[in-house]
Amino acid sequence: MIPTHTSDTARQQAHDPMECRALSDILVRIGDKWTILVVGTLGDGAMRFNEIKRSINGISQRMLTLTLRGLVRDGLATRKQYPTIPPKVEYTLTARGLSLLPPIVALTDWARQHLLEIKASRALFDLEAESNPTTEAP
Amino acid sequence: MIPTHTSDTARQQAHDPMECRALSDILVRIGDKWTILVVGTLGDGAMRFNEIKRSINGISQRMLTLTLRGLVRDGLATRKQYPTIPPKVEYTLTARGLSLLPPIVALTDWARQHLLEIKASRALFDLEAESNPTTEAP
DNA sequence: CGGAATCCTGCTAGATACTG
DNA sequence: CAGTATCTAGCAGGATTCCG
Repeated sequence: MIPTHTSDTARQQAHDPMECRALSDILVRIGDKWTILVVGTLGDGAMRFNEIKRSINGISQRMLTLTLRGLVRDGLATRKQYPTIPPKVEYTLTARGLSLLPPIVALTDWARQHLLEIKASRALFDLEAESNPTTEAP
Repeated sequence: MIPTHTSDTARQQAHDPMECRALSDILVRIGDKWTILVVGTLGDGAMRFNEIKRSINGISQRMLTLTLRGLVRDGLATRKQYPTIPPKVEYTLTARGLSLLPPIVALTDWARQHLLEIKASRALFDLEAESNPTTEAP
């Protein structure tokens, strides 16, 4: 419906209100704090629950459970359960999950490259804001 | 410190605990629901506050204010205020902000390409989960 | 017009404890 | 080991109001 501009250059493509909804829905999940780290970790190959947990450092077991379930739900990872004692569960990225790695790497590379600049900008901004609390000082 | 592995392939690069902190700090901001949309919108050129607000549809004035301030703070956008009546404020992406567009486009392209598959996966997952509420039904 | 300030809410995510 | 369940604090974010 309303096929105004279907695809122009990179600049014009992400503005259709309906599509934006769905897209940001996905992007929110991906951009979430833990998802990126988990996907990056699973990029190394199949891993067990506590293995992932240990290598991420700071993630709670709850958040890891939810993050992994989200990945499985989106078809980005698979969960393989071995009915042994003690139980053993392995998570692996699917092909779709693997296809997500390059964009993620591009983004993290960008972040890495601009890390220092951004830190500096923030420090400067905060400094200036401190001197100007709406033009006044008690 | 601890320069264990500085950079190997794409697979091995995002795991240093210290760096991860800083990186995910940035990624969280970028991955935030509105930031991507605002950056994408500003990619078209300088825009006024309400202009952005109107073109994003669903964003509250508060969230737009905060998002824009975040972008300015990170040096990704500039705020230019014209002391006219009524006031006029224009936001523009900086060079650094522009450099963020390609990775973002890569990610949104990925999201767009896998939108339907993911929706299907979710539907299937939710359906199966509904039939198995911890192996029981009243 | 472009915000800032205030209030109020609901989800998020951490900590803890229990199960198969 | 790999979860689930429960409780709770905190803050994200919407609605509203006022100011320059």
